[in-house]
Amino acid sequence: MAALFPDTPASSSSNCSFSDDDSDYYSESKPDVPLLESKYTISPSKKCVKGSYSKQIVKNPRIGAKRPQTSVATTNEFAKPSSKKKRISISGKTSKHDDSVDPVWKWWEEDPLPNGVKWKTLEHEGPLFPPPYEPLPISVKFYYGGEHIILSPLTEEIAGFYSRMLDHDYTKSDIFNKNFFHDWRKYMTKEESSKITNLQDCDFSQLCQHFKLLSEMRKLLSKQEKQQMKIDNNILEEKYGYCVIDGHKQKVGNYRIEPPGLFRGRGDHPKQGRLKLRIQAEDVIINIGKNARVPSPPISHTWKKVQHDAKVTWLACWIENITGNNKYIMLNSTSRLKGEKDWQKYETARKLKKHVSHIREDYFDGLKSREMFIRQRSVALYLIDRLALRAGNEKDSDEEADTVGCCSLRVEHVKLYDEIDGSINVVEFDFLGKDSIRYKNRVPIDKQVFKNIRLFIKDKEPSDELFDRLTTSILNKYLHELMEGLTAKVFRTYNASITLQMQLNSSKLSDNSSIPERMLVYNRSNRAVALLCNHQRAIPKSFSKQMDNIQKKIDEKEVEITQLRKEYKESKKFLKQSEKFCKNSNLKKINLKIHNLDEQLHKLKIQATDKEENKQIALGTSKLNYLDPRISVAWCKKYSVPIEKVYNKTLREKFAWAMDMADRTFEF
DNA sequence: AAGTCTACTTAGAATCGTGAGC
DNA sequence: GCTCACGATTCTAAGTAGACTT
Repeated sequence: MAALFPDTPASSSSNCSFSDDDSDYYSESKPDVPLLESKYTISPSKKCVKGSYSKQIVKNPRIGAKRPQTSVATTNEFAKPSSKKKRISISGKTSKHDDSVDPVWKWWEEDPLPNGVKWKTLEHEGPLFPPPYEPLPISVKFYYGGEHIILSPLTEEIAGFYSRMLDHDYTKSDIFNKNFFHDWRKYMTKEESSKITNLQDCDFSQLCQHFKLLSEMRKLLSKQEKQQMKIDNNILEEKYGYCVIDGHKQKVGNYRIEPPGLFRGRGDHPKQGRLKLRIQAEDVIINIGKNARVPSPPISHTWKKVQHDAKVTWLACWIENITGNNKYIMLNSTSRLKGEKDWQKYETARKLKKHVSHIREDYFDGLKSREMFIRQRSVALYLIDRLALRAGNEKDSDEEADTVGCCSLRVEHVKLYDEIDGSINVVEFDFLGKDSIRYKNRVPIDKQVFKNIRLFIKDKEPSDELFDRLTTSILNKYLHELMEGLTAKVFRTYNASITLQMQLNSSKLSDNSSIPERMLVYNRSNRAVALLCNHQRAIPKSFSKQMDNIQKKIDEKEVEITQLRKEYKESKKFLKQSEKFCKNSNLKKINLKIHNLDEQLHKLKIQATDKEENKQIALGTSKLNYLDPRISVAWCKKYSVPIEKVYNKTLREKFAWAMDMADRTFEF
């Protein structure tokens, strides 16, 4: 794991849970409409209480960055409606194949949005609901204890969710199976539930086979049929995939309501396998402009509510029954609303660059404070700054997977070594972070930080909190005092971007270096950031097979080369005797062949190394969320690398603002 | 000050589409 | 033409952060 600078402290908050008893959701009435209707009740959740904190409120000198200080700005007028564009109605005009919606609108040249208000006018078509359940053909049979049972539509639908996952590791998990079976039984008819009492005795194999067949058949559709599907899909996208916001037609992100299914929590999630209910219009709140036409809900349904709140960016929202979280339909990242926020995020991170040295001084001072909570705050901030740890809000241990961030670290997650591997004051972290991704890192730290951690650990149980006086909220309040707009997560953005910038700056590229060589430099820099942020992925399923394939190719080439060398030697020997030293085209040919093969071999070896190094690292996340795109754009311009090499179409659209405004001299 | 709720960003996995290599 | 690996895209879970409520 990479490390940056030395220094930091923090802690947590969060929760929200659901009552277990949601058994009466489904109205038995309509067997032909097997919809899973959602209702929910929220039960009080448990939170732990942390140490208090003293000072409040922060005055901060504003640093005037160029434009995107929107959230802090207090004086902005509302953006003028773009004069260049006439208003577009949602129903039409820009064809979807247009590629770019509203292609000429450079929103970044307009005045920023005023504080708090997100739009003036908003028109949209609401969300797209998943299609209703289609019962299985009668030939597809479910067996219980060897006996064929005809399931009611709802029971069958839920059985289908499970059947589809039969090949997945989830169905090997006891918790998953227990949750699934419990929820499934709740929706069975009385008859069914009295019969089906044991998951082990259920035979879903025909259902599983059926779904596999369906997906095979989908692949085998004729070109024409596929074309037709595409057209149908485009029609839906044209209708639901766009909205008109302040007179500009913009893409909606996720315009589909999430279909029902089994909850796939990550890691050891206590709710994995539970049934995520079908969402109806009655569950959905529509947020839309006052004067806009309200989209009609599906026939014989009504919206839960229609509101006109211009202080939020979402178009529709509903509550998901498993976690109780709100789910939102929002704009695509190409939109002004998202883009401006993103730009602002990077500006805040750049501002931190200017403040970071005095912030570091401040928390270094705090390491020796007489107040324990200040020491904890300082150590936590040191870790956040140096190791790019996440803030670590509190979580509800009964309702969520047990993962931690900085402020929620427990004693059991750290190990101290006075000396190890030739380094002193080493701390070893081993914990599950966001998405239950393991963070394992052994790193030498500042002596005073080391001493403090030892102090925090003293007389505590492994399951006790390392920073018992600290929460993320306390930490962020402190950070606000140091710099306006500063929160714990800004450090991750800042450190990721500055790492990329420094890596790129320090890699010398000669004028005659090739594009692949330049890209290697870029990708390596990207990898350094991914490593810093611990962005991991599961090793691809066919990884070892693919590696074997490459190795096989390498072996083959090597054999071939050896043979050719031999051949060359022999030919040469022979020629020496017979024709003296005269040139021979055959020799030349062999030589050339060897040379080519050598090159191919070299390429293959690089490919193998690259693949190996990348097998567990996800590069995309940092590119998408942490690296100021202007760094990459400037680098591409400076080294004449086509931007397409660095950003795919989606990224180019998302970062249009950066591509437009950054020249080759841009520095983060 | 704790607890709750809301809104939004960040994240890896799953799925889709395509083009290189046979 | 066919396969399969890979990148792109979609999906939705899991974070952060701050406002609101008690």
